[in-house]
Amino acid sequence: MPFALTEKLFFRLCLLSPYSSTVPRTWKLLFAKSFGNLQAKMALVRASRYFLPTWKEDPAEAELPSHKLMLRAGMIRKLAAGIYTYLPLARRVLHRIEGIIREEMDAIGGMEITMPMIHPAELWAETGRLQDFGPILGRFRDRAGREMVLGPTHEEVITDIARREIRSWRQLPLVFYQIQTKFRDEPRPRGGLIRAREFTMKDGYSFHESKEDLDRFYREIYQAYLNIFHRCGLPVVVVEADPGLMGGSESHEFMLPNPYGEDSFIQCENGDYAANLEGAVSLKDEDPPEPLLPVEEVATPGCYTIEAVANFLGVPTRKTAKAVFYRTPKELVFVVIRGDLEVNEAKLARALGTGEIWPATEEEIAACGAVPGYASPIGIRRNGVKVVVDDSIPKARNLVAGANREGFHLRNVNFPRDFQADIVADVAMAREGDRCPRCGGRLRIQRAIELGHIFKLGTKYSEAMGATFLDREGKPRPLIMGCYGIGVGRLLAAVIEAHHDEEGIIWPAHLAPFQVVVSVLNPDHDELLRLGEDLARALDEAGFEVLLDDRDQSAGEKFHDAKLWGIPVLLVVGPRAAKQNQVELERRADGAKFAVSAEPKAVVEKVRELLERARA
RNA sequence: CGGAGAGUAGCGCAGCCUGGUUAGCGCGCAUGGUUCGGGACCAUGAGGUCGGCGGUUCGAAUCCGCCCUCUCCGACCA
Repeated sequence: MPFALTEKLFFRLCLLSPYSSTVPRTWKLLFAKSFGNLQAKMALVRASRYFLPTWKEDPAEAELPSHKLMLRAGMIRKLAAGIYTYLPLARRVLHRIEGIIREEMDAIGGMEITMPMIHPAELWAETGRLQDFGPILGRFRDRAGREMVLGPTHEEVITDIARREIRSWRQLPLVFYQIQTKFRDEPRPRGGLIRAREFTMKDGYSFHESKEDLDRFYREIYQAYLNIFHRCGLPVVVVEADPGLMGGSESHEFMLPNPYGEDSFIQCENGDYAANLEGAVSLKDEDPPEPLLPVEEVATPGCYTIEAVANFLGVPTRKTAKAVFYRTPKELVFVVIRGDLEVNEAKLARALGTGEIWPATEEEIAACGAVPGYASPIGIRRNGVKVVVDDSIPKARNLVAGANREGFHLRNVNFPRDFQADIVADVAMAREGDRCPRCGGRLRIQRAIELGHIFKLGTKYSEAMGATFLDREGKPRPLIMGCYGIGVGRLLAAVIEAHHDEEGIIWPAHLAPFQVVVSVLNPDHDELLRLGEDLARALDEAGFEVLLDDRDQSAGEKFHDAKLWGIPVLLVVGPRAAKQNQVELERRADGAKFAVSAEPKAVVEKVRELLERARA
């Protein structure tokens, strides 16, 4: 579409986003000329003078296709684990991706800003996240000894701006975003740009006077995110997510299904439910009715696991009740769950209303009077121990549970006849093959790359940091916030994951670092080189970004590099076709070849046609 | 943090088990020449603290110990 814009529209586009990389350069020049300022030179990009360090072989350190290809194509280089340099080819694509993000963010009223990368630690202490983030936070002291952190995200910083500057409901809503480098000292970086420690992120923050206005904007940004990923050629799945450390109520993740993904989500075969595994819900069957039998103690020597007990007594694991102990900052938690299910710690933490939980130690378990391996919900000493019963338990009958005595279990335990709970909640991990809570369809677990995440934060940060405004009644109220992230480097890698073959990358035309590579097979033949330069210049003037491959290398190497780089159209200027006053065009996506007259007009025409079809 | 694997020239690897001249191979790189349409060929050449430190030994890339780094699986992950 940019190639078909009218000039008037273009000027508006330029004013809106002067750095947009999707605007053809010729029009930028026109724009510049009409204001009588800079005369940008249109120097051809010559491969012989450009930095394109390609590798013939797969690097040993990479596993994922995108990681291998980015290293081989000379896009990135590693400095340390999870820390990369973006070389020119990668930078060019990033400009385009960032351009798309800026257009979509600007279109919903976003204002681009840049916040500091270095934050005083005390700012993070205000919200408690200095603690919560723990070792993931990069920290150092400045020369005065003040504790500083490397920003892993920017809720605190933007909320600090908000509390200083936002006074009245009349100023709202406000939407800010930035595209910036973040640092998170992840315990395990992996997959190149898929999970890096230093990475580029688009993070956005919105401020609202009401929950309703946040809801309204949330729908807008949700759509903007879909636009961004669709324009990048990525079929994302939107997934209900757990807000986790960020806090807040509603949250969605934008996932690209991929076998190498760093994340997983669960999806109904009928497409009406998709959720991150952390928060996924599935149906739990009710046991067929059977009379409740009296509790009876049975000897189960050496049966410390559910499997052992079930085997020993000859019952299925789903006829047992499993005891699992956790510790929170406040208390010990005793979870009772059906024996065939696992506890989902994220769901448990939410049910408890606490940020952090971790498995209890044997000592802690023993301290409350429970016998590890034989712990029982019956007769557990209740002081200081919170009993959480998974909602699978009330639906089950006559379960086998621990007897709280070494070597013994109880048969026919029933809730609530035999024991009570402080909380009954769904704290079970959803499993592959479980049934969908919406339609009863089968659930499948899929690996995926998390590309974006949006949150309704509510007032978590504004309350903690005292960011208030005066509402329509003149009363001070905490700002209602949302935050919205996209992993830009990860997005770049994801595009390659979704668009490549054995020979290299296959960029969607509007993301490609160059749309055309003009390969002069014998650059030392003056005539051929001149023809290549003329055609490259003509393409450049027509608004395409052109790489002139004038390197003195064998034709085979140049063809292979062109495929590796994934440039959508290859224009071959060689002696064979030149004899008939022709050149050859080859489309990267399917290898289709076309002979064209070596006239600039004809070449530009054909290239334009090929690119139109190559759009994602 | 738990488990597994790896570190030898820019890249990919052999050598190590069974210690012994000057540490190899392929690719790449430099120079000269021949080539020139799907990763050419010939000749010459540069390039190595064998991850680091310590130990054993007459002698260590090779055996032992400690440490560092990287990769994969898991835990973790706005």
